[in-house]
Amino acid sequence: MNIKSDIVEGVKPLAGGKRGKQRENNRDAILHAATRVFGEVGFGATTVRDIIRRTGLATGTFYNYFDSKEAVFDSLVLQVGETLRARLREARVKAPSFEIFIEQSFRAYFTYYAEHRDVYMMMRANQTHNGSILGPDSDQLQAGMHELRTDIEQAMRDGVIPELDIDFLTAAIAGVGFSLVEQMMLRPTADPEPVTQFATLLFLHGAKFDRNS
Amino acid sequence: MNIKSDIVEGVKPLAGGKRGKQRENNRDAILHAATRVFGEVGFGATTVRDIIRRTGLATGTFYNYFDSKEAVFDSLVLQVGETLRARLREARVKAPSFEIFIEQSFRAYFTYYAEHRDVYMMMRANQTHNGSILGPDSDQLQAGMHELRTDIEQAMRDGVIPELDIDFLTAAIAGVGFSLVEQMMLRPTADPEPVTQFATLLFLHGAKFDRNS
Amino acid sequence: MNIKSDIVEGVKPLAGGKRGKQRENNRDAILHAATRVFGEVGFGATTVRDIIRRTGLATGTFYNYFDSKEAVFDSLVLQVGETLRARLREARVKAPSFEIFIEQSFRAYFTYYAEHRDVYMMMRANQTHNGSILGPDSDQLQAGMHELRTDIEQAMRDGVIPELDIDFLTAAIAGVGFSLVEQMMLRPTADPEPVTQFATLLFLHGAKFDRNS
Amino acid sequence: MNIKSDIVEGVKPLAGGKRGKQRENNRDAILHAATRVFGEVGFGATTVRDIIRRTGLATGTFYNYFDSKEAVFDSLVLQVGETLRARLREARVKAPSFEIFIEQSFRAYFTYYAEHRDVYMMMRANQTHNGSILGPDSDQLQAGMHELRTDIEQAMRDGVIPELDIDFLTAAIAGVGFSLVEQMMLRPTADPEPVTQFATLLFLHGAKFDRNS
DNA sequence: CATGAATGAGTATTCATTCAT
DNA sequence: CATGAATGAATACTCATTCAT
Repeated sequence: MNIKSDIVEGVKPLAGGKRGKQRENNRDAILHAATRVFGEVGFGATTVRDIIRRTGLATGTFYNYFDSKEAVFDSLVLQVGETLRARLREARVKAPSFEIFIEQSFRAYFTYYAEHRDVYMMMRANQTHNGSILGPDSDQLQAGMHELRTDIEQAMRDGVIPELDIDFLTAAIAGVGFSLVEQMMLRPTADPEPVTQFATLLFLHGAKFDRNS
Repeated sequence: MNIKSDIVEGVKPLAGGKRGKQRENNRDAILHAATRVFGEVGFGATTVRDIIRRTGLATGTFYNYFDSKEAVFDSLVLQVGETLRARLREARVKAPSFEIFIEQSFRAYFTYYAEHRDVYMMMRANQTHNGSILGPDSDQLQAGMHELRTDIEQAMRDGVIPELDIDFLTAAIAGVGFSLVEQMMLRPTADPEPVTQFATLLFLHGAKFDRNS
Repeated sequence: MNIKSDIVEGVKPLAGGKRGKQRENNRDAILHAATRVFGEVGFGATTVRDIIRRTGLATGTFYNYFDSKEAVFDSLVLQVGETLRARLREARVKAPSFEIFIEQSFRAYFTYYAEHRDVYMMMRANQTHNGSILGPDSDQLQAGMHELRTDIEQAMRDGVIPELDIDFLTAAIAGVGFSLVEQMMLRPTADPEPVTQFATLLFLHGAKFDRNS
Repeated sequence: MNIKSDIVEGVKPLAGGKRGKQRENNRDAILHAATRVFGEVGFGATTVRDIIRRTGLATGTFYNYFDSKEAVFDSLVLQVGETLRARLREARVKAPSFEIFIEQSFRAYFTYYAEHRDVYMMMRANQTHNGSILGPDSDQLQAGMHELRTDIEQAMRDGVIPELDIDFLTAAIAGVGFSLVEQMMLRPTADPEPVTQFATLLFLHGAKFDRNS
């Protein structure tokens, strides 16, 4: 993977723009470049110079926007985590039945990544880096899992699903979601629908389900 | 996590023992120490000195057994992958039905990790490091997935399960497996049975299954 | 020592005041802030941002008044050196005897620092930084030493003191002066009299002098 | 001052020496080079590369012997401080009178630096760097001053010198010592005797003393 | 084979200074 | 003049790997 030869995305002097606008541009350029570098080589192997090189900015400029390499990463993960969780909350909040609750959740999740392949690549490559949204110990994942769990508990109390082990069920849903995004991404066009349908039917009827049922 | 203060596990001088035996000892000591260090801090953050320090050997000795840090890691992953795949093959080969095939597979998988917590910690901490058995691109995972897939295809051809998307199903099984090991490990004693039952029922009947059915 | 949290001393916008007055204000604010920062952390560890932060001005403004960090330092040292030498000259010029000459010199020196603790702190912390008034190679010190030396030579020619090694005597006077300011500053209130008396008697009679003699 | 073009002093491979011997050589080479670089440009401006370049060793080798730039400096200062204090103690311990006590102290002090010009250069250039033997806050200086002070107190109790301000007297002796080393070093050959005589007479009789008295 | 000192390329971060606004 | 974002050279320190003993 040749990082060095990549095309510059930042805008440097841009003499003529407003100050504030330039600041936004640079910050975004750094975040964007970072997303991609982290996705390509992982947090550990990423150097600040890799990131900044893609923006066309100077080394020092990086530190005008972020305190450290860790800080950009955290910022990225936080943003992704909150966006994704917001989408999931929204998707679930109006679900009239457990079936639809499950379906809407998977759809929101798959759709988000289908729309942000670079973010997915980054998350996938950094599942286990401390703080990653998908790493088992990250705050964002904990929060997302907790929200999911709460909703499932409610469904159990309402009697719409049997009283299963709540931790196992929550974990299984997350596990299936994660493994199916990968499959979705492997296809020529990332279409959320097939995986959404598959995951939903799996959780409702198991692998022995019949498409026509 | 204080790496430095750990107890030495290797056998140092012992000059005078049978050479061949000594070689095995040192090689194993390195592999063992590496498993744990990789599990504690991840491949990227692991230094060769961290590993060798735990063996009581000298730095240079490391390179008498392995070409590089990468090489120990690959060796470890290869060994784990092959062991695990062998167990899975064995578990499945005599399955008389799809139900039992699924159950036996999960049981073998969960049992292996229940017996090798340190290996699991290492795998979990390095899912995405290039070459990891669990990373989506690793040879071992590819091989394991392929074997699973082949068996599922057979089941479909035999009509024991509906004609679902084979890639999706394979991925879902792996995803659930992985997410449930984590749950198993979180419990005071790592018992493969509860998770095996849960996963099996999930794949046979979905989340709406009834324990008594 | 927390530099960052210090109170701002400069006058910032005040746009609309007389320009010339503002210029003076800013320049003085920078000099004042610099004196204190140099005294607290030393020239080497002082950053231009440390200085400017205390003035409430913007980074770039610093360079409207001084060419470099070195330049403020030199400016400060020059100012201190000239003030101090002027005081010393004044003190000596009317000395009717060697006794009084010595006493007046010490008094002027000690009094100056007693009145400008921040300046002393700065000098003390930067004795050896190139250019410091107190560093052995600085122009200001050279000049001060030369003036002292000239007066002592005169005293020798006049026969009021024995023909001692003139360099040694000059150096000794300076050395005692410097080491006694430190003592003066260590006391709760910086009183020039006790050290002046001590230094004077030492040079007139040696350590075996009797206070009542 | 051109640091870069300096002659290499370290011995690199020296294949054929004993291991331990080589270790000593390298450590000493680093200490020696550091003494000189610190003396030439001061601690702050000294870079580890400046030091290591003079030894002919590799960058990393520095860190096999010292933890940091600070550590070499501290090590140097500690060694100088202890050596110097030991010499001073030895010089004083057998002094039969205050006159001889003073004379012996000065002689020991001046002699030490006359014999170690590079050490003096380093001390002089780093008087105020934290930890310096000569910096007012350093442990070594504190210790040296304390020892001197204790002996002077004894002399006062014994009635050999008048009851002067002990802090002032101690400081004055140190100040004269320091300013006279500088004078000694400025002469073509660093001869401890003239300055010793001068300093002794000054403290015994003041500047008005008569050489023949 | 074992040892462990030596190597030196590689990286995050700082900071004096510039310059467009 | 004031502003403060941009610049990029510079530096301490790490660590995988080598190799003389």
